[in-house]
Amino acid sequence: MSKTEKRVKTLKKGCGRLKKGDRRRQILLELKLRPHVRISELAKRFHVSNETLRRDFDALSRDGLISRAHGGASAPMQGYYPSLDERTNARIEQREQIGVRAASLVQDGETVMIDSGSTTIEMARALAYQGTPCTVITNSIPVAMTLGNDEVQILLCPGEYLAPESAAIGTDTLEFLSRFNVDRCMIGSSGISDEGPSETVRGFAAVKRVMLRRATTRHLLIDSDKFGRKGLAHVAALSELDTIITDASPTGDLLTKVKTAGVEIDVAEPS
Amino acid sequence: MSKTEKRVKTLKKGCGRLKKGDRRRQILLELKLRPHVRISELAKRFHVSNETLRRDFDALSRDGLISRAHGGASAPMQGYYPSLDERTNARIEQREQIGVRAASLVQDGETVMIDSGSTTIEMARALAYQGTPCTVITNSIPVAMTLGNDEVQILLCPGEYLAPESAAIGTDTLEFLSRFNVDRCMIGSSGISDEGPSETVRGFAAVKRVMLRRATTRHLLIDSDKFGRKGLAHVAALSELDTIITDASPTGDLLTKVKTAGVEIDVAEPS
DNA sequence: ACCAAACCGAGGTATATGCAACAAAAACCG
DNA sequence: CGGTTTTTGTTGCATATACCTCGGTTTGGT
Repeated sequence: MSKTEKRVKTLKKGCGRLKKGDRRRQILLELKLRPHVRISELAKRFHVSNETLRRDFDALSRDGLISRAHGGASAPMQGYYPSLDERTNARIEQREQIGVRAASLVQDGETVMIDSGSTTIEMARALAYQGTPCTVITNSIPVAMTLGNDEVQILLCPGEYLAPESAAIGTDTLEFLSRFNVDRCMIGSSGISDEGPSETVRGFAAVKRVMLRRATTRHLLIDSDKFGRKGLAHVAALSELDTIITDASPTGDLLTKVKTAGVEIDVAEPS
Repeated sequence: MSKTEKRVKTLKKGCGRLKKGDRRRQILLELKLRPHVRISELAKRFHVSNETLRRDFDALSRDGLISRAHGGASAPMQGYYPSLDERTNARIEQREQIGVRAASLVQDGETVMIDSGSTTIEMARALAYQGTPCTVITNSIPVAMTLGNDEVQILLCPGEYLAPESAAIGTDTLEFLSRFNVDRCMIGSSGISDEGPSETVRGFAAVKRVMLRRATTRHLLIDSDKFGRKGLAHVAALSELDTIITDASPTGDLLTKVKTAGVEIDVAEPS
């Protein structure tokens, strides 16, 4: 009888029955109101079985329109790096240590440039947790969002928005950064060799270079996995760095080259 | 024995373990980046048991700082939401209609400035769904993230990052916008009266003004609830608009003033 | 009227989560 | 130093959800 009821209702409502696409639209609508909806809740509301809702959630999840969770779904984490997620899972602890160590270097009232990247996001998180009042200039959206609403004033860089990395790059970014002089800069890179840090994306290398040029003290945040790796684009020479903040000291040739260049190695302890 | 094992393990890496208050802050920070976090996920990350995380979630939930869900928690929802409230649903639908209508005006290859605000975010969603190849200049982070990853090239404005609105404002923003000439601009506002649109935040009014100045065709996206309202800061005169995209035509004095100013009224119909 | 495809619902089983009580460790304090 | 409080980990059980398969129903086309 509930079937007949439903049928009558949907017929009354208009163009045909309550189809999959119709429910899907309702689900998305609901997610705009609330960050999270539960399967059983919507099932009761639409008068369909939980299984049906589950299928809808799966379909929407495949299309990337929602983000599934146990018991329901939430709005897609907007702009959150899909490629970056895998990397994030790998070396969380090292990154966190590096981030905490780097954030502890920032003094009250300083101005800091922060690069984009997963390690610098960790650093931003640690800085927000510290609550150090300071000014941050960044081209990374996640960094800005993490530090926002706190005692930190944030200057966002202009530029062409690169969705996979959630950051702005391009000549506008470079020109904007060039207008400032800051106390510190915190950059990451996808590799470091005896020639210095390097990046896989050319646009990012230019941003990092400008940040290094405008900062009094220059820190490189990099985990020990990346020692010896060479990316496509050269960022800077070792001598253009002041400190390398990492989770384990390099060895062999890289170590001697770093020392020769007069770069301090700051090993973040699990403390 | 598993106890002893675990104890040894946590002691070993152990001094880095977070205390209750620290974990809570980390949870809130994480929720700034993602709309939903899972208990098991954070438990692994913090190296604590699921029960501990559950207690933290309960505590934060009691304080109203987060919203609990089965298996996790999400950011606190703004205002309470009777899920079956038809008025709320209707308003959301109106916004979506306005967004779809506005997005349909964008032609292939055009350059568009998009303001910050909930209605313009809806418009960005519709534009992303359409897949119209174009260039977008915006100071709104959600707009940039929504349109990213598609055929749309996005230029992000610089400026001081305003966390509550997730947008950039300030003189840097204005100066950047002034350097461009675009085909269209899409702005929202918190009210419109016979004197024109107005905003509650002064910084935003300036941004909207510059966008209007740099665009050939100027659209105002506003839902009919806001007719007659006056915000703190005046944005522009009615005559500086070309089209008002809304869900219902204004009436009475406002209607005559709008018509006198030569502004077209575009009523978005429910598709 | 028939068939094919898609959609939906029901059942069973495995897994994940929630909850409450207890035990252990750590922190706190005099 | 010892006792007390707080925090955390573990256990067992109830519940909720996920996943799979099957069969029925509707839809759409010929």
